Amino acid sequence: MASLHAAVLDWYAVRARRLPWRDPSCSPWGVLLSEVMSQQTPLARVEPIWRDWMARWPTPADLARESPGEVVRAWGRLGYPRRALRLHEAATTITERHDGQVPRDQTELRALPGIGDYTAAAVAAFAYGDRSVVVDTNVRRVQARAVTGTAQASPAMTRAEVALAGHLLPDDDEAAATWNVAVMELGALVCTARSPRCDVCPVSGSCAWVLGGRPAYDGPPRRGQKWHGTDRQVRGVILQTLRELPTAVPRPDLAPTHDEAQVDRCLAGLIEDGLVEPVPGDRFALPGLTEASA
DNA sequence: AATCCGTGGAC
DNA sequence: TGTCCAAGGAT
Repeated sequence: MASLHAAVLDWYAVRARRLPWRDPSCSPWGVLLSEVMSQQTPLARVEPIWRDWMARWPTPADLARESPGEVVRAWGRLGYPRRALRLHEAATTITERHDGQVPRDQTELRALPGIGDYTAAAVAAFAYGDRSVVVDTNVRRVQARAVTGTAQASPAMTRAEVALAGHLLPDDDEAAATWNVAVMELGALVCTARSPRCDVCPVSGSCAWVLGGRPAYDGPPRRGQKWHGTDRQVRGVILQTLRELPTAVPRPDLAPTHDEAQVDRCLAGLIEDGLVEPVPGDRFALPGLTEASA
């Protein structure tokens, strides 16, 4: 096992991407932002938005002072815009209940909106250098191949995967934090889902999946996500319209090419979520933008 | 436990 | 061209 760790850590020392939130001078707030933005989102798309946000709202208190509508607008097309709302709520909680400091304790992090097991562990590790069990899709895939010998991880995360990650984690705090990010990076750059680059993989010599002849995945299939014609698509269209226009928008202009009943349903959902606000005159706007309601 | 929630690049 | 899937979370 020692050779596995050395191989991954040596590879990471040479091949790690330079990402702004990996800079030692990056604040815990910057790390938290990067982790939430990165949920289900490729890092290449996150980086420019992250830079915008850090320049505009360098502390939780700065974001907490902003209107939710401006935050949703600044989220742009990162996807899953409820994350922007939750980040705004989290910033408020941090400002009011944590003296403006991002919590270090994983239980306290986990209590913040939009922060689950993964993100709490990641912030503890990457912002504070603590030993925490970080299990994301990359870690799950690398473990499935290198240790378990299967082509993919199962659709849902299992206790066994978390236990294995905990077993592989170095005892030392700093070594554990580096190990976590190194395995994630290996999964992102080499041990990829589609076309793993085993020819350049530092672990291929001891990889259970490679040694087993790279057998095909035979577990339960993942549920394919529909897109065309779904509420998710229409919600996206409505929100894109509201992001682009400076003033409140009449209902018929929100998503003109889509079914009215579906638009109404999606609009109700967006209002329920707090992503859209009705304003007088049967118009709609991003929330809290008083100039848009005038 | 299963489903919902955006977006866009790679193949 | 359509399918896959990316540093997940909430219900």
